[in-house]
Amino acid sequence: MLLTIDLDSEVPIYQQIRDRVVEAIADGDLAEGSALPSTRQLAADLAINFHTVNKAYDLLRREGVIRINRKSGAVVRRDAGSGPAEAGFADEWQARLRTLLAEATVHGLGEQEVLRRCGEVIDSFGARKVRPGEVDLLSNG
Amino acid sequence: MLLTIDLDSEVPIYQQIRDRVVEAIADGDLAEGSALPSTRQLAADLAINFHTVNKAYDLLRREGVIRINRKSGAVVRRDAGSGPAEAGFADEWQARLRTLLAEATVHGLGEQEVLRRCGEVIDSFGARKVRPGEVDLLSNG
DNA sequence: TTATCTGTTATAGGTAACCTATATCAGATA
DNA sequence: TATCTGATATAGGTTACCTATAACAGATAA
Repeated sequence: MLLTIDLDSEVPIYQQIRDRVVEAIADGDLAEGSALPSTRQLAADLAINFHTVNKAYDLLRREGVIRINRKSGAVVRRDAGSGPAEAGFADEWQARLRTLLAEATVHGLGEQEVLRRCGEVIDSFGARKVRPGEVDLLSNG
Repeated sequence: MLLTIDLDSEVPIYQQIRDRVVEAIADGDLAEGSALPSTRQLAADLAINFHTVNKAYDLLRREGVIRINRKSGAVVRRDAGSGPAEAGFADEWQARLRTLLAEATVHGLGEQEVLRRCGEVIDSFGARKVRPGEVDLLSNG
């Protein structure tokens, strides 16, 4: 399963779903234009209420990551990052980055080590990693 | 004032205090061994309840960032990053980094741009930036 | 000693977040 | 027709978050 959640996590379920979808897009596992499962279907697979999935999808829509139509359902936007609220995104994002990197520094990770891990994560993006025969919950079909 | 919070933010107040303290340590504005304001004092300065500050300090203590004694109050640990829960810190931290960097990628920031901002943030750490005469809420005194 | 500040703990209450449970409606589809 | 879908409404329960008040004990200064 390409999308897993942790019911015991302190992170809200809808936030976990949102994070996994964003990561899947960055990884290339979710191509632009591809459809996400229906809210009821994904809720059934995750054994949660469909309103929780609906909240996650609505968050992704408000962030400009996906489009939601009654016909085609939830679809990854082809021009994600071009929404109206994207103007000041970089600044707000870098503020959160600053907090996260500060945390690593305080916990003893050297600046070089931190930068190395940043590069490692970035390099991991863009490559499709679904093995042949693996069930892909997030793809069409 | 070196520590400001936004009461209208969706980020909990205690989380904002925690974030600002961590950033101040990374910036070098809060040296190891220096004391934080008392919970009641900081609460009064921020015009919030002292229990909220107490929650922020307790979070920093559980994260191994500060020590709290009845005598010296809250003090920045000299060996922050050496706590018992620091073993698996790097992995958990990188997972959060992955989510954050994926978000930037999805919103159109190129991989080079993302890496450049990571370096920019890291380079900003370590330099003391308190101007002469500036009131420093987080220092001794 | 007295007064004050500190950290610590306890209790209580209000608002909001989060998740679930049902139900209904209408458009699309097999 | 039957089914799936997105969208919306209501309701209830649990927990997070913040505030308010009180009390206790250790440390410190007048």
